[in-house]
Formats: sequence, structure tokens, C-alpha cells
Amino acid sequence: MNISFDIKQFVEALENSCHKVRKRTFSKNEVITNYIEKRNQLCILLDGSADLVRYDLNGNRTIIDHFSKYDVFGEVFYIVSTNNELFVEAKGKCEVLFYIYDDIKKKCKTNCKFHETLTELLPELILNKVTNLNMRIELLTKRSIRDKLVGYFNLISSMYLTKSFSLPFSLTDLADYLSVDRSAMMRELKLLKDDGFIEKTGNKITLLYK
Amino acid sequence: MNISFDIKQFVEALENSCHKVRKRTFSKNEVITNYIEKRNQLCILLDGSADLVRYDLNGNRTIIDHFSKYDVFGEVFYIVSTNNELFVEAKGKCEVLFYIYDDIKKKCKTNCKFHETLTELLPELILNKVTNLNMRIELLTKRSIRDKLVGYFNLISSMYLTKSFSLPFSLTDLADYLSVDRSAMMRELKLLKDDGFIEKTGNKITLLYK
DNA sequence: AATAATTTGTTGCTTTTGCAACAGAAAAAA
DNA sequence: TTTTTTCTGTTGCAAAAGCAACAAATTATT
Repeated sequence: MNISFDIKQFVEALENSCHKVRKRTFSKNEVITNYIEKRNQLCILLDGSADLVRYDLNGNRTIIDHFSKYDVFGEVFYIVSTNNELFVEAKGKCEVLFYIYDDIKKKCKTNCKFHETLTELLPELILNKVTNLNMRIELLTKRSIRDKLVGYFNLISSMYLTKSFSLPFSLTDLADYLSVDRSAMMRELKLLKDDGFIEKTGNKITLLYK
Repeated sequence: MNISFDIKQFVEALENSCHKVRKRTFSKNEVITNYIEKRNQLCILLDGSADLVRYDLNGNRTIIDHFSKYDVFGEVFYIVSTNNELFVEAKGKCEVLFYIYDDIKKKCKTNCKFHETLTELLPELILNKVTNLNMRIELLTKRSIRDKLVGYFNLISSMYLTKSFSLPFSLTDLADYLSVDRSAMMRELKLLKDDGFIEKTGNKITLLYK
């Protein structure tokens, strides 16, 4: 989910970048990072898209979060208390900025623009995450696959302010995001189409209701 | 979930309380507050326990969050982007502290201890919420009722550092929290018992595995 | 351009979950 | 203490979701 407006400030601050900040590129399917307890890492996705995924003991894959340009991620936003490892996987070519810190409030010696901006924006970034997480919970607590799909479509629709949109996920990934079986989800998509609620061509969806 | 250690500072700060802060008591089943877009309210549960609940169009009740002594709640922690109204309901006698603000960073004229403490603790409070929400998502993404139950029990168990504990919920409420049908959950609890994974007397659970 | 890999769409069958209903236990209110 | 209300435990049946498997389409890779 996008908070690009604020994050652009970060990118600008990087022109004369802090020496503690690293930039790296990744190609499709590479692991950008994993979440490690006790390490504090903050990452900014400068380009591309990536998913935060978890594999459980039964081999189920769950997409915990989906990141696109200028999204921020890292342990700050997911204090790990789980058994399962979390990975951030590149969905395509990605450019990522890394910042590892001991104390997020501590500035570097030169007190550069990056740290200044970070301190200023962090509360807002975190509140953004909270909104995100709450939306996610709202979706996941829906009782049926149909309700989850419709809930998700409404979200996308109100975000892009249009009833016609391309999914930011492949359908396979969408199933992992909604935490349901893919084939069951496909079946439900077909039913939604047959019932005249949506139109669907590939991964382009048009909402016909309301 | 409990973050009492920090919140005690708030309570102390209230000895010479800020005039913008209100204290009220509630009895069982009373609505403590609802979440309103554009209003900024921060509440601290000084005593008792309460649930943040949502009712959807199908009449399903979902417990979004469960609060106990010294937990903090309010719109800050749930920027509302939903159609469904959210209520905080008292589960018993409750004592609650309310603080409505325009700008959370703005201090009152007297710059009292309350505001000082608030500014200091807020980032930590919010990060605490984030952890909470992530745990919740971890539970909700589990694919079966059994996995949700076991996941929840593990959570409680590691929080209280014991394999034997009383549930902070009635079983009816637990089902609403895990977002599953109550009778199906009861069936699964019985199976867990029959399979020798847990012991259960009333709402006291003992984990027999690991 | 050809080949390989992944994703989509579909289906039959099985398992899990939800729904409805009810009796007994426990808790709250009168 | 008695009555009322809520919660627990259980069940049969219906509906929804998961699993497995495969062909067709699409997308990457060589």
C-alpha cells in the first residue's frame, strides 16, 4: 500500500546520502532480506515490487504484505515473535535501500538529512503500517472466500478511485494473500462473474455492483 | 495484550492530572466508545477488561481486539477506513481514561506531566500495537480451526510462561476472536482433547504437547 | 524462435466448517 | 433463593473450502 508522498523526501535526502545507508538491486525471486529477531533494519523499496512471505510447517505459503514503489519495511514494523521465518522476495527487478541501526532515534555523527527526515517521518510511517495491518485484519476476519474477494476488490477500487483495475497480484499470489486455497478462490471468482457481480479478463477486474 | 509496565507511568502522571483528560466508569456490556473517523481519541483502560468489536452486514460479530488492565486504545491505533462501525464494549466493570486531541504532539498550556509522558511513550505504544496486530494476522492466516486454536494457545502459553492457563475469553468470544463458528470450534476443541494434545476443564487449558 | 516454467482455469471428490437446534451448566439478576 | 439469562457442549445435516490432478494459456529463458 502506497505512502509514496512522504517517502519521496527520503529519496531526496539520499542525494547526499548517509554513509550508514546501503543501496542494492535484486532480480526476480531473489530474497531481499529476512526478518531477524534483535536486528533492526529499515528498508525502502525504491523500485519494483516485493512480498513479505511466510512458509508454515505444512508448506503453506502466506503473503503477509505486498510492497510496491516507496513502501517501507523491516523489523521495526514486524517485531518478530513467531517460529516461522519471514522473507521479503522480489517479484521482479527491485532497487532497495537498507539501513541497520542500534537505536532508531540515534543520529549518525554527521547528522545527515537522512536521519533528520527519518526521525521526523517515523511516527507517520508506523501509523501508516497500523492502518494497513488493520485493513488486513478486516479482510482476514471475513468468513467466506467470496466476502474476502469482494472486500479486497472494494479496497483496491477505493484506493485507485475506479471500478476497473488490474490486480497488483497474480491470482496465485492473491490466494496466498487472502489465505485461501487457489482453486477454491478461482471457483468463487467464476461464481462472482456468473452472478453478475464482476467482470474479469485475465487479472483485470471490473466491479458491476453498487 | 499487556504493556502495563510502561503505562503505569501514565497512571502516576495522572495524580496531578491534565484538565483535558476525563475519567469514567462503565458497567458490564456498556459501550465505552466507538471509533469515529476524524476524531482523535486515546483511551487507557485503568481497570477491567473490554473488547473492540465489529458487526458486519450478515450479523457476524468479530472481536478485533481484547483489552485488559492498562491497555491503550482509540482511533490512533485504528485509522478507520471501513464501513462497519467499531465499538469498545465493557466485559465487566471498567474504569477508563479519555483524552481527545487535535494534534497529539501539541501539549496543553500547563505542559503537564501527562502530556510529557504521552509524547515520550507514544512511539513505543504504537509499536506495541504493531506487534499485536502482526500476531493477530499470524493467527488469522492459519488455514484451519485447529491451527488457529493451537496458535492461540501457544501465544497465551508463551506470554504467561506456563503450559496451564485460563483463557481470558469465554469460549463464545474466543470463536469471535478467531473468526470461526463457535460450534465448529467446540468440536475441534473436543478433538484436540481426544487426540491428547490438550486438557480442558471449563476454560482452563493445559497443553500436553512439546 | 523454440523450449521450459509458471500461471490460469476447471473439475470430481473429500474434508472441514458453518448452521440450526437443543439440553444442561453456570452465572447474573431479581 | 428463585428466576432469568448467558454460556457450554453436542449433534445431524448442508454448504463451503481444500486437495489433487490436468490441460490450456501465458510468460520467461535459452
